[in-house]
Amino acid sequence: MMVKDHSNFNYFHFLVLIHLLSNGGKDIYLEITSTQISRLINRSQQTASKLLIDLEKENLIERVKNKKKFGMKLTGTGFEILQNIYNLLKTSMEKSHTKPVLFKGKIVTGMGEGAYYMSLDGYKKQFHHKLGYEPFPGTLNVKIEDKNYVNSRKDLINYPSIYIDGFKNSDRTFGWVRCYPASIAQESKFSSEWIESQLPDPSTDVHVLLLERTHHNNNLIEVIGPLNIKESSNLKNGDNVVIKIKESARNT
Amino acid sequence: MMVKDHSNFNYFHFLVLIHLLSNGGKDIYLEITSTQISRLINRSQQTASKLLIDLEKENLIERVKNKKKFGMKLTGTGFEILQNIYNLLKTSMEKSHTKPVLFKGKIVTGMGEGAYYMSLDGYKKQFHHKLGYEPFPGTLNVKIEDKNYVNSRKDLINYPSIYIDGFKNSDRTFGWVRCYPASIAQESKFSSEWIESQLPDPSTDVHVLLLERTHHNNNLIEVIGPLNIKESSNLKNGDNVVIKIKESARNT
DNA sequence: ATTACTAAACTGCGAGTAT
DNA sequence: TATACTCGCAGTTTAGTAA
Repeated sequence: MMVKDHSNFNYFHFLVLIHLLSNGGKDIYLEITSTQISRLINRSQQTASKLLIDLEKENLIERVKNKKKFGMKLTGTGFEILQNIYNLLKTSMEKSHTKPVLFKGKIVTGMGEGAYYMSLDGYKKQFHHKLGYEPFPGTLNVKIEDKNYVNSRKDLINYPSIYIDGFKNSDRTFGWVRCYPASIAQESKFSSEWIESQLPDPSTDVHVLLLERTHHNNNLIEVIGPLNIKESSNLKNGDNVVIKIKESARNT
Repeated sequence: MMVKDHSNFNYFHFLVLIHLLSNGGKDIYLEITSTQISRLINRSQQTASKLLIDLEKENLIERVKNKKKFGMKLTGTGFEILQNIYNLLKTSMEKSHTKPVLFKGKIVTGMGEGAYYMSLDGYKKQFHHKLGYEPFPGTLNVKIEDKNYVNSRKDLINYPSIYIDGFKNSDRTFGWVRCYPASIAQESKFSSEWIESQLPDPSTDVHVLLLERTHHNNNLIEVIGPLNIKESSNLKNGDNVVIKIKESARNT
């Protein structure tokens, strides 16, 4: 974490330093009263005064008494602290965009229902057009046990997806389907740390589906691909697999 | 300031959110224990636990109990808070590079000494070469009263400058001179707010000098230019002027 | 192992006030 | 006007402990 263990550095100190920085206090002495600071941090003048004394003692700001007022600016170390926090946030923000969403689960039987839906023209045409392939008729079902994954699964709806419109035929309506580009591989193929962002070598490109009206709970993930995934990836029922959602879809 | 007045949001909350973000907790549920958090913030497990409860109540993180452990991730608003702080820091950092250093002072007499130094070959050649002009023989002296400016003046040494080497002749040595590109104008020409970063129309490009061995205190600024500044800028003794240091020199 | 309650110890905020 | 001290109280932190 290494932001500095000035262990008495708190949020107010931070706000004051930012305030100085954003008003040019890196280079020039700003005339700021403790009352102004108190309004900034929503505390009393006394507290603000103490804050400034602290910051001065810690050598984060430099103050010069002029008449009764103080002129103040950031010191080098004061600026460095802000820079450290900034860099930390920056890299965290950047990392946060590249971290993949993962699921670990077990392959279970259940091709019946999925195969039926895949075969419907209303879906088949859209899959072909929007995914670039016609899915093998039948979904691979992966059961997830870990509550964290079950929850992540619910959050999928917030991520970019390829949107397949619903439709109706003579006697019923069919809901929309959201497709998430993903890759699937046997769990052992991944290194122990699931934070790992490298793709394991023998992984297969597939799509994870989210259906408007799901019949099962959030503990089941349905996966489609151009081929019979079990065959092409050499997987069988009961195998533990890892599914990694790709950060790439650019629809809805 | 507008970072959010969740008035109970403190530095620890902030650190926890950053920790989550930098470990991918924007998208995935991380298994983090209160003990881990406690080490991160250097407080007890109990405090960390309360912190997490707070964050959950404020809807900044989302937690799912798995067995005894919690999986947790940032909520949308939790992420937004970090983004706001990040943006604030970002713009502050950017602004801090463009805010000019300013001095306000009064023109005083005193061309004698300056004129002598300017006329020395050891300096004259370097000025010509490094500044691109041969200074008018005589410095313009500006007296600064405000302690904040006097202090800023001392800090000039930390800023990039054009460095003029010292030298010695038969009977004495002459110290180095640092030159800071600047512009000077009559004070009234500036708008009342000296934070203003726009150049006033009728300003003159000059250099502010910092001498290794100064005879006067920090309350006097010596200015040189290619022409007689008083004449070319229509200034006279006693006039109040503003000097703005340019962020551009790229020597020492 | 965990999380988190309660109660006691501690820290920090702000009213009053001096300068 | 300023800044900043003291001191009482409220809010935090933590030890002990339960679940």
